Amino acid sequence: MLSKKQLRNDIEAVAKALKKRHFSFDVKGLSELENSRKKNQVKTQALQNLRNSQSKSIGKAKAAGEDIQPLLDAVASLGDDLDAAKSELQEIVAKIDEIALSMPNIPHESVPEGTSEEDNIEVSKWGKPKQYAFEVKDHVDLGEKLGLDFETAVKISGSRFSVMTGNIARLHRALTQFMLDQHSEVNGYVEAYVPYLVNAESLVGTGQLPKFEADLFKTHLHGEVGEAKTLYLIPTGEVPITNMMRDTLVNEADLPLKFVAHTPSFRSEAGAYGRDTRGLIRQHQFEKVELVQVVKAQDSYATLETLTAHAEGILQALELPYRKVNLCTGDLGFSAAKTYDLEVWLPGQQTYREISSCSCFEDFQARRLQLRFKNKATNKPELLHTINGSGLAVGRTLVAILENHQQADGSIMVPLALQNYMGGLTVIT
RNA sequence: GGAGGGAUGGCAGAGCGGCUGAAUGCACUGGUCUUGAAAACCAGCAAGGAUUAAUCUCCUUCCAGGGUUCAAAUCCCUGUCCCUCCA
Repeated sequence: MLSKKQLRNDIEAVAKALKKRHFSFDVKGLSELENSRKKNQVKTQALQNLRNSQSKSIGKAKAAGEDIQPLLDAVASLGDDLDAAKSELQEIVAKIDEIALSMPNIPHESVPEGTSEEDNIEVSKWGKPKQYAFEVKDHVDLGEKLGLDFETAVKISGSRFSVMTGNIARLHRALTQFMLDQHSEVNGYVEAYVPYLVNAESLVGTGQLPKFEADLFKTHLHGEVGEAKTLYLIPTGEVPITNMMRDTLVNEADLPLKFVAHTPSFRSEAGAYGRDTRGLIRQHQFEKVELVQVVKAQDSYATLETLTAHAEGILQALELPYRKVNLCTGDLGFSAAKTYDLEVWLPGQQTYREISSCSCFEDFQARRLQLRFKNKATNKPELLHTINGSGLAVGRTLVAILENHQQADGSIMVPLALQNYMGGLTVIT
């Protein structure tokens, strides 16, 4: 959420900045709402002030043993006026909140303008796609003989699910373990285990709600429908990890906070009909190792670079060619101010595909989360900045391993970094 | 399954209709003392919002949502979460 102050004082600038990401809103309507909010708030507060002072004098008169009946008569109608003013104000504020909550973050100045992923800018490239002396297969064909099974998953659940058995399942687990170890032991993140079902407040905190409910799987307990009982499957580990810190005043000495967790992610993929229907690329359920950092405002963009580098480190260790792109304004996620996507080379598709998304949210999430620290210099609480990224999406990493490290006979070379996690196995057949 | 107790500032913990935005302790900040530090002592210290050039002032907030009252941290109802005891 953008700051209300900014919306009040600088609405034209906000409109202009959001136009870059092709988001427009009713500037005039919001200004008018804001004006009536101001008017009503002043009026309501004046009435409250009157009530408070009247009540106090009644208290005093009573204590002094005077007759309070005339005073009571004087305030008789005050209650109704106050209630009316209050409810009118509430209505206006609710409207403003609704608009504010549905406004995306303002893109950072270093974000290129554009309309689609076509306009993303390649920042760097690592590794060279291998030349193969044989016809390469994609991961679905390769996986078929190795234990990657989509048909059984359809029987159990439906499309966009997968079953893995044997060494593929083990490879999948090995990847997760390797990533967790790397980030916790080498990169200094604190490992966390978190819930996979979360309440609506948490999703509002990170920005998935109220706008993107259609992308989520929603559950309710014991057939009871109601706000309190509704839980959502997490669409990314970012949600529970970041919300660990919701409503807290972090000790300045504890900053930066760095967490890594392995979680599944559940996405409805509403609106993705027909896209990536083949294979593991787009699933309703997939595993991810997620990195989250909470830092002071002045550190956030440097942190975005290092966090992205941590994700890149995994790709490099796994010997997977990739490129890093700076997402353009049209491709930027709702809450993000700036995002680097890491795209891994997939020989089966002869293209780079997203495998990690690393974003700086500035104070956009922190404001919704009330995530702050007390600045010793000013002795005032200040919003923190959040940065997160996948390090990496495990299913897609598995795809990349299969396709990049395939051999003529359909077997898969196990990268050195993973061999210990595979019980010394060097080739998967 | 039954019976109770609780949720208050960064933390711990009083308060149980009006003078309480809230005692006290810890933490934190500044100062005195000291070569320096510690200790001791003194002072300051909740958040959000409206208004203002700023100060002042005002409003809201004691788990959440309703209610009673001129007035609610305090009384009543509902919900959530925690704890203790009994089965």
